[in-house]
Amino acid sequence: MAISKTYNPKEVEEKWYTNWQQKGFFRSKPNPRKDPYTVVIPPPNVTGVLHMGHMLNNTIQDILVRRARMQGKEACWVPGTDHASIATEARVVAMLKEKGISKEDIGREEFLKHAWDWKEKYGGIILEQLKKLGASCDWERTRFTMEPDMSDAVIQVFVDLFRKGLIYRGVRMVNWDPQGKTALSDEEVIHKQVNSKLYYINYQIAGEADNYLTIATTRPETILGDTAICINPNDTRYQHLQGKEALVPLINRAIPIIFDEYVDMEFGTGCLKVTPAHDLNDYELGIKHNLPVLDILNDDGTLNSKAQLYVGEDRFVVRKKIAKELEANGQLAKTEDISNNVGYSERTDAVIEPKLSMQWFLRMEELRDPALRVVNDDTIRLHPPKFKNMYRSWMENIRDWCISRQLWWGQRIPAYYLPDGSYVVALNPEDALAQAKYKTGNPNLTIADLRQDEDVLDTWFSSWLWPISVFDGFKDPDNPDIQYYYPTNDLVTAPEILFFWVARMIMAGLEYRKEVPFRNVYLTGIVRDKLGRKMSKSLGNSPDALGLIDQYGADGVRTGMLFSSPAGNDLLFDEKLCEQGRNFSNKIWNAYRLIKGWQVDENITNPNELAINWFRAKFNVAFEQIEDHFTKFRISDALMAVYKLVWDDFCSSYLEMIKPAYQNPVDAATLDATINFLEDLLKLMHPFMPFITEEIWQDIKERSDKDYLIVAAWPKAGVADSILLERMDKAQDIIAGIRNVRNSKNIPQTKALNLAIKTQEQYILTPFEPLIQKLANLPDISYVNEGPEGSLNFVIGGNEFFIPMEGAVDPAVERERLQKELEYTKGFLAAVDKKLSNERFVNGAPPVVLEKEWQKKADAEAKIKALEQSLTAIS
RNA sequence: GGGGUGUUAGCUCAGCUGGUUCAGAGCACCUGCCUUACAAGCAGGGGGUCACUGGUUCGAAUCCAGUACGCCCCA
Repeated sequence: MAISKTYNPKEVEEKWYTNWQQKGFFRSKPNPRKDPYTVVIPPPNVTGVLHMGHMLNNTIQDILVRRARMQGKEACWVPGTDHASIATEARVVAMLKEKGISKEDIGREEFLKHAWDWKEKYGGIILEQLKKLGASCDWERTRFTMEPDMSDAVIQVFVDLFRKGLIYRGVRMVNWDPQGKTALSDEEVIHKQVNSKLYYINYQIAGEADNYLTIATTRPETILGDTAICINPNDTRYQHLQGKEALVPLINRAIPIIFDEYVDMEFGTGCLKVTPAHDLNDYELGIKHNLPVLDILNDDGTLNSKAQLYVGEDRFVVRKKIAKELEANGQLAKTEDISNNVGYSERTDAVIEPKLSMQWFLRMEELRDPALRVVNDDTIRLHPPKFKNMYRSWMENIRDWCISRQLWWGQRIPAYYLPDGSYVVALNPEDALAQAKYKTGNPNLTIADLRQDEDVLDTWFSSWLWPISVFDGFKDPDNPDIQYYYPTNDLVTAPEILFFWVARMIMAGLEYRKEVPFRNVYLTGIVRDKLGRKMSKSLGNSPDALGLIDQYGADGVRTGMLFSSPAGNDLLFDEKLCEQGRNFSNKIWNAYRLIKGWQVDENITNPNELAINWFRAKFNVAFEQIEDHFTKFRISDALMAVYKLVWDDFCSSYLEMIKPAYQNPVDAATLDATINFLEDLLKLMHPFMPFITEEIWQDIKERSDKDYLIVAAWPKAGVADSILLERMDKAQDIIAGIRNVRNSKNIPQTKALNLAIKTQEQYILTPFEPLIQKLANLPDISYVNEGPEGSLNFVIGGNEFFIPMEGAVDPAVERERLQKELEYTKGFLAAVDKKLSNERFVNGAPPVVLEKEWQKKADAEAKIKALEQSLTAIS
């Protein structure tokens, strides 16, 4: 039967994925006879489409889950998405805008209907894409952070934390996104270094027409909100301004000149304009000096009436206009180009406006302490461990979490305002009413008298509950699922969200389950292009994920992503890596074709015992390494070990050793052993390359209904015959030596050669003769005491190898080569001798090291002797 | 500015508690091969003062200090 010469992923991927699903292999139920192995997916945005980061992240999760499943654990990978309040809302607003509808026109209820429609239509795309990658999630457990049960959990937690006194409402400086018209958490602000202008502006001193001071600012439009000028009291230049006032240019409003050491004398002119409403530091300074707060901006970034000028115009338009007007007035001293840090909204890319507003906050200190402890004491391990420091420093400097967002898409804050302006916090309007009646003593209040807070909660306020809420641990804290699956085992995510997701999950887990949510956190790197640039839509340097799968096969892409992906290091992605992955698939496929094509002859006795024993030993050694890599979360190294075992040891060495001559049959024992090896290799490869391995597994022999590779038992460790491994290394060196001679003299492999060996260890080499003869094409091997005349030779260890070759040897060249090698070896020996004659070394070094040095010496001496004899023979 | 972290072959990276797994892997490169599993392949090969400077030690890529450069986080 003919099998295609190249592996064709398209034909098999869909088939096996459907098959696995139908057989229920991805499903998980609590099973007391098995250990659970649980992973919760970092829920991708409901607005997202599969990108390289997802592919890397989910491939790693799938590898861990598939391996655990094969190890006989009850593997459960819970998928889902989060509602991404700001991103989704922006998406829906834009969609409505195209239809000429504004969100304010249709109101909250109607808007949310549109949002849900949008979610139903597009929200599942990314999960479908994960299936193409081979992700073995338990899809029946798919959750969404805004589905009713998950939302109930969020509200329940909010109310609980409020009652514990950890949630409060207050006016604070927040990061305001004037485009999304919402507050953002610090983590949602991206700071970029940009080129700006520093404007030097003159403020007249009140009552002194000829005197003025000069301030420097990057934001001239905010001068309209100034409420003071501040100077360092140590600044000798400005002592004469004590107790005076300055006039804000253009509007001539008088503001005090104050003194505070906060001001950096070196920056600008040493005079700082203070605008408490529009700068965090100024705000704090304002509190200290009791300054009024003058907020001159509307929520959309335009100026309001308090600014007096340019009312209704955008802040950036005003910046240009005011600079011009100041210049015309002679109050713009100069401008300078500078580079400074500006915050941008992660979602809308609008420049963030520090803005004072009434928000809800979660107090962090009490929650922080235990969450810091469990990472410090390694109850939770971060991989790689370098992130422990980062985690610690962030946690130690944590600030209260602004959890309210001025949006509609999300869980609405369960605070209800009473007619008198006070509020109650409750699970539902009925509870709120009861509380309100009690609080006011007014039994006539109705629900209509209560007004629920307009804002929703930060999306992370849902996601931090994820490992608990996906198992309904809030709704039903003792249910069998949460009891069995929680704490989960491993979490795979990006370092970027170590703080605002991972850390908070730890806090929530400890607060609500009294147990950590996971044991290991594996932090992947960022996928960059091969120039090291972060992949982004605007750069257009992100390859189409599904296109890659289409081109190289899911297995090829999975391995491609991992080939160069050490834990926690960024991955410089190059499509060539996927090509390498595809080539590997093809290599496996062809090894299978070879084996599949063999006919068995029951009458032949097994000539390959040595090769079979050798590969078994090789497999056992590699298996141990691979397991070690896995326990250290070195997934990329584990893959590389599998790759080399399959390609180098199995294909290039073992199969070549046992391969019968063309169209000759193979003996039953060899075939049997080889198929067993192949099956074990398929098992090791399966987590990385699920599709091709299942295809071969199913094709290689008849399988029963339940006999799938995806649930086959993971190999077990076995002992490795180290003596055999060592001797085979020697044999392989000899083969390589002969091939090297062939290459350098241009002798094709098809031309048979003879080999004469001068050795003290014939007994070791004899068993390997058939292998060496086969692989190096040597009809005859003989043992000699003297090298034959006119032969090419090489030395391995203390053994000399001669290939008789009339006329092929140029004695002069040969002599030079031998002489060179002799000199090198003598130098080497000298170094060893020097070490051994050093008394302090002999006394100080451990016996094992000494032993090795003596061995080195012996080997070198033997080699020198052999080389010298060869030289004499030549001349 | 504060903290973290790194610098090993052309590229991406291993290299644990100092000592033949100490200078390695994969890719790339060079040479020769369409040898009946695979040219998406086979065989062979050449590449590195382990950033720099000192120190500790019998012995340093490995430990310590400083310098240079890079990245990350925070301000």
